[in-house]
Amino acid sequence: MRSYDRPVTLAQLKVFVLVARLGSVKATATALGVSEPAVSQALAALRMHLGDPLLIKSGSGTGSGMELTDAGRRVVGIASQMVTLANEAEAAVRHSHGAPELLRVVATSMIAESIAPSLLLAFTARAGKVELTLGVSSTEEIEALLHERLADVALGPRISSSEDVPLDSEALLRYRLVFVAAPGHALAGRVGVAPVVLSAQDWLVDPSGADSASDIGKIILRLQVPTDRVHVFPNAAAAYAAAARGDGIAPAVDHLVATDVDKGDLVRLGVADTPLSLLWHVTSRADDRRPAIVGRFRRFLTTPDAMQAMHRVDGSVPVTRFRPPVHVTIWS
Amino acid sequence: MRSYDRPVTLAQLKVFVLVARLGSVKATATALGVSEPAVSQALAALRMHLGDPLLIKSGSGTGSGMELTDAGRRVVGIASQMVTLANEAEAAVRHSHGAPELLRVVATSMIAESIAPSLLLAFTARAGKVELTLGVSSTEEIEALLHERLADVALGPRISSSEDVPLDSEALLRYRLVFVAAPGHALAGRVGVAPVVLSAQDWLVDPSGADSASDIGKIILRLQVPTDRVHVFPNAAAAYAAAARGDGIAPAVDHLVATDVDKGDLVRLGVADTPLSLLWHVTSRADDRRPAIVGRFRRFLTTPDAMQAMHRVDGSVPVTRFRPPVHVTIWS
DNA sequence: CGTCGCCCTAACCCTTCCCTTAGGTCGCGT
DNA sequence: ACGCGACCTAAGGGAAGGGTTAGGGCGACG
Repeated sequence: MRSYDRPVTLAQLKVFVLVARLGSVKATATALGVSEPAVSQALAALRMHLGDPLLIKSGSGTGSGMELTDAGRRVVGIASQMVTLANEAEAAVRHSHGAPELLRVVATSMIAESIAPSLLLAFTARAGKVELTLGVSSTEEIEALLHERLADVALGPRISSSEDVPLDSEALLRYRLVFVAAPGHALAGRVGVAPVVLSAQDWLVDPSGADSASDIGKIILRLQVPTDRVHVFPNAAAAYAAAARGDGIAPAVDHLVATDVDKGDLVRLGVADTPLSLLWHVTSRADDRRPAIVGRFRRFLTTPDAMQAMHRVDGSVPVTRFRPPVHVTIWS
Repeated sequence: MRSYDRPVTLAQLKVFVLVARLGSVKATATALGVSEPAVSQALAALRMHLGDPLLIKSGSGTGSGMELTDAGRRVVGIASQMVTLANEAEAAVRHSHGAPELLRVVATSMIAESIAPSLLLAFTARAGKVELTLGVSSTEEIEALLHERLADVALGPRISSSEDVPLDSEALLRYRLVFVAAPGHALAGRVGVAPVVLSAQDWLVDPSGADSASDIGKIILRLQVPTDRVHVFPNAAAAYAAAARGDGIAPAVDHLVATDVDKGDLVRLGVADTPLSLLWHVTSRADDRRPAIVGRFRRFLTTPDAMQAMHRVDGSVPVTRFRPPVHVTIWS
């Protein structure tokens, strides 16, 4: 004796999206080549399941149409994505025969912005036909993405192996974390600055500063900086630029700001235990059955080519190869 | 006489994702509380529909498991997103009663990085309980997103009204586009530089430079710069930094690089018709039935508060309000 | 006030999903 | 060689999706 939970159907979502787009049930029916009650019924099923009208008539009468409700506005984007993803899935399978191998890389925002573009570009140049996807995600989610086989390789902090899924985490690059500010900053030139002083400053961070599990996020947390003194920038380069303008202190990867320091736009602060020597790691599942491309990528990371790519400060990519990194959220 | 194309079912995808995650049909069955053939059959249906095994046994026998095929690796991420989106849709509806109003903003990469954060922050501070989403998209896709009611407001270039869906596009901010380079650049100080000279330079652009419909993309196109001389950076700030290092020429928004120019890190180039005076526009559907929040937002844009927010070079937001912008692709 | 356009509901049918139980195949370990 | 674990296949049945035709509000317009 089972309780049947009626699932939302993709056909229903398709209908809903089309009605929202065309603003009319009738137009949707003719567009789909079905009768008009069929569309109406699909809508009714979805409405009942979700418990919201989703679309309501906007002034009945000749020339009237359907208008999204507040809940409908939230759903239509989601539904539209689902419909497209369904098509994508078929296309992915259809084109996977004889297609280049797929390597799904996920990284923290700092890495995705700095070393990942040139690193992945160098790998494609060497490895030949490979399809690469680069995702940006928080540290916590990276672990889950690996566990759930939604990503093949992660670039970021060290990720500990959990009980049932062994992970293979290996040091990738040693970097030095420093605190930088404008030369005219109040703390510039001082040595042995105490944490209590630091916590009273304005902090300029990239998105990983809002990720309490990242290296920078942990430091912000440890210093007990009040949240209203933490300013998040869309990217690390913008945070450094703000620091150069004297807006506050920015935690920075040393070799990425070296030229700015040399030019005198930024100075390193004499905080007690800086520069912190930290490690970026590369992590993947430790299964011996993992795809062959993962092994090739990890071997590539040990080559001089890879080292050179990671130390290039310039993180640019030719326009023909450019694809924007995608923000990945955890898909449960 | 209809041909029944059997659709992929969400239940099937749910099963597939779970099997991929757990690596076992049996474990999935117990996890879902159903019999083990039920899982196997759902898998079989999906396999037949997609024409790929998706998962194959990795060494039959005691303790064996299921392993993703190459096509399966491509599909599992997509399928996982679909399953989660389905849950999200229900949650969205459930929480939409008494929830704050929703305003879906989409912008080009340049705007999303520079003025959008502080602008939207200022709006929330004034408008009270509003839920804001910020998407990044190419110019072409922005138009479609508005037409299809997947976004409420667009910030970017002017978008012309199409035949059946009237759009209301209005000037938002006049800005001056200049070309900048390092002070030591070969073209620095020269006046009236000819286009043919420009096309032989290295160009450092943000993602919108790869969007041939954006202001910057059109310029790159008009100058007929060979593609191997166009270098795309993850964000505009990184492109400016590279220009300051002397790597090439960057098209830039004048008031965003003003401080760098004042400091002498960058110089404006004396190209014939620069500074180009261009406009950013705000666009939304012209329906009088559009959500009330859209009108409120557009009225806000005319206030001094909004003007001030847009001219702040610093594009930071408090950590408590931070949410990363999402890259939006066209959902057909 | 009738008519028209639009959306919804009702009744009915066929197809598909998705569950069950029962039996088959394959490879490993003892 | 046998059992065993794990996956697959076969057959049956209840629930629901998705299609159709027929008919009922409702507001706008002549």
